[in-house]
Amino acid sequence: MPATIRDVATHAGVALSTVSYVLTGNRPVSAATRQRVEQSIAELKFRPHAGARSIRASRTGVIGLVVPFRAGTSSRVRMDFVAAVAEAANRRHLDVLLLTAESGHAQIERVVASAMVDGLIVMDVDLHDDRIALVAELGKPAVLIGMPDQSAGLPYVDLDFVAAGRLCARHLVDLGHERIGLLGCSSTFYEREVAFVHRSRAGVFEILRSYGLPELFETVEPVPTGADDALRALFGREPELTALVVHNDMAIGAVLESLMRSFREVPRDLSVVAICPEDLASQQRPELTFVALPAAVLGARAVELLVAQDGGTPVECELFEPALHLGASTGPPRRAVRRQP
Amino acid sequence: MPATIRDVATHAGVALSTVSYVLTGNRPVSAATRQRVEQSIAELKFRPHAGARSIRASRTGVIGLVVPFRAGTSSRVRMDFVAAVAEAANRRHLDVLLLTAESGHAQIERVVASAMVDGLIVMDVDLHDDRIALVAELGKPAVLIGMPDQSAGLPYVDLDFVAAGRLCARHLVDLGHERIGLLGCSSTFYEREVAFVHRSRAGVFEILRSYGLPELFETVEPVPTGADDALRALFGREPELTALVVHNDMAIGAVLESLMRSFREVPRDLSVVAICPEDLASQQRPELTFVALPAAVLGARAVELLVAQDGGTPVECELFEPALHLGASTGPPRRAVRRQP
DNA sequence: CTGAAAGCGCTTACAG
DNA sequence: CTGAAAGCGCTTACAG
Repeated sequence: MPATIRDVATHAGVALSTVSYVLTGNRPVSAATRQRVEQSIAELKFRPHAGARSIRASRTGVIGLVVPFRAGTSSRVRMDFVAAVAEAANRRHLDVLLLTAESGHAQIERVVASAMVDGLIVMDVDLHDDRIALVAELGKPAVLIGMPDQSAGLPYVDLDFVAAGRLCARHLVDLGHERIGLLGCSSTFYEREVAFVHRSRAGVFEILRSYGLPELFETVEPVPTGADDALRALFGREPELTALVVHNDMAIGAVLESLMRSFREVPRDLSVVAICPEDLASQQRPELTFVALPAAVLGARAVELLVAQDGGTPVECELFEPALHLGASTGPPRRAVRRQP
Repeated sequence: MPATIRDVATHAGVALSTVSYVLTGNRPVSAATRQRVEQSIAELKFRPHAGARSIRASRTGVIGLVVPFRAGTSSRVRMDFVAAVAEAANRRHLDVLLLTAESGHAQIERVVASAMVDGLIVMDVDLHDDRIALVAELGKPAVLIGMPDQSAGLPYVDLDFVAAGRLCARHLVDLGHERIGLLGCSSTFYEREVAFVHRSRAGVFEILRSYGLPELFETVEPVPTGADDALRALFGREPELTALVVHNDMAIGAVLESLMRSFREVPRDLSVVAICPEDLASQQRPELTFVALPAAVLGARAVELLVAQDGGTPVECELFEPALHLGASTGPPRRAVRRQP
């Protein structure tokens, strides 16, 4: 049987409440008493019972991380987010409860209603995400990772993916490209209207349209032939393709490999710019020109906003400005023609 | 304010204890009363307070998943394990608390001692893992994913990586290969003596030695040039290399790509067999001959063992027999010579 | 079959 | 500066 606060009180020869005040710091305790109590706590290896504590304190020190593990969705970026949230939470002395149920409504409701968490961080946000209304109704602090169309008053952190898409496309247009293709995530992402894939595509298309260029787009499915199929479809529609925007962290390697197999040299025959984490871009050959997806920063910010909210501070949404990093994968097309908008 | 059990009792016109018995099922309740109570629970949207419940029940319905997120360790396989554990836990109506602190002793101790979890699943087990003694001492049910040298009485589930290594090497020897290289994980894995990398290497070497073949081994570091460097080192030591065992799920793609860049055709110039998840093997070009790493099965089994242990059933360790799946990446060397052991 | 009461391990007014 | 007591939301003997 583990020691209780009563055992500590007896051992230290003080009242039970005094031990509690030493623990919580909610009342000044004389140095001498505090020392005796702390000594007893150490000797008895006492740890306050989290459940008992949570009844009175109405706090658990746990945050819920909602990240549905759908089949075929397990990406590097998602793992980076989870790691970033966990690390930031630990820094704040918070623990993380994983909510991975595929259709998570019941799990979210149960975990919040039974007071298992102090707040929620919701990943994988869709444009029209029905979890948002649910979470907003629960009345607990919550932060979205991903910008929905309607956030129902919940704060979100996200990269400005529309701006990211624009940056990629404009970079290629500025280099003189006139036939630019976009390789996105798998079709299920677009069907589910996952926020970030929609926004990056909107940004790319916006630039292409403004220059009167065709909107060439293909999804890359999570199958062995995904990259091959997507490239074949793209070149089928536009044999003169000279540049590619890739927004699919799981497929970048396969895309470059497929290009190599078809003897298209990057950037001589085809320029490639990606939206992906920095380390992924620098691991490719050639090193990619890319817009950084700062998962670690976003995840950590989400925790900060959640903590601030829990402390009663009103918080604002945060949309991070994307930045383009020049690598060795983009250059002018073979016959560069500078277009005017 | 959320409804409490007292509110439900009043609303249903029964004693507080009756509501509790309806909730727990620990005492028969007449159909009529049960129905009234359930009606009230639904109307008041009552959820039992997890903390309060955990005091008396000495159960939380939460399992701790110990998975340190060390920098540069975020692999596909690890994510598969986490997903498998989470899914199996949800099936059992358990929630998962993520313990990711890099040097996790304090976190593990705190979470168990404060009764936040009913048991632990420990991933990323090293041969000599000092977390094992700690966890064993805590006296809570626990299951290791990974076979240590000494498990201190804790049950583990794991693929038999020694046998996996043997299978890979023997397959290549049987095909007639005499110069077989092993590409492992990053050197930090071997320095930390992570169990699975050590065992697979031991299995490969065992076969090579028994045939009097040289033990050619290189780590693949998680840097852009990792695969190139490792292959260069391997061919530097043995220009006549005709086969490769790869045990590094993050580097497989890069290794194949590097071979392609150096105009070595698989399997004509070089046979490749991998230890990796099935879907990763089938995503490669050519589709790989591989020993399956069944992360989903192992993760789910770990949860089963934990639940059984919690129920008082004594549980055994489970070492899964590996199986070799033939793909298109292995074949005889150009000049096949069948060796006798 | 059900109720009234004790008690789990805490926190926090209420007293002194 | 510290103690004795009430009470948080539950579960489970103890009674009938």
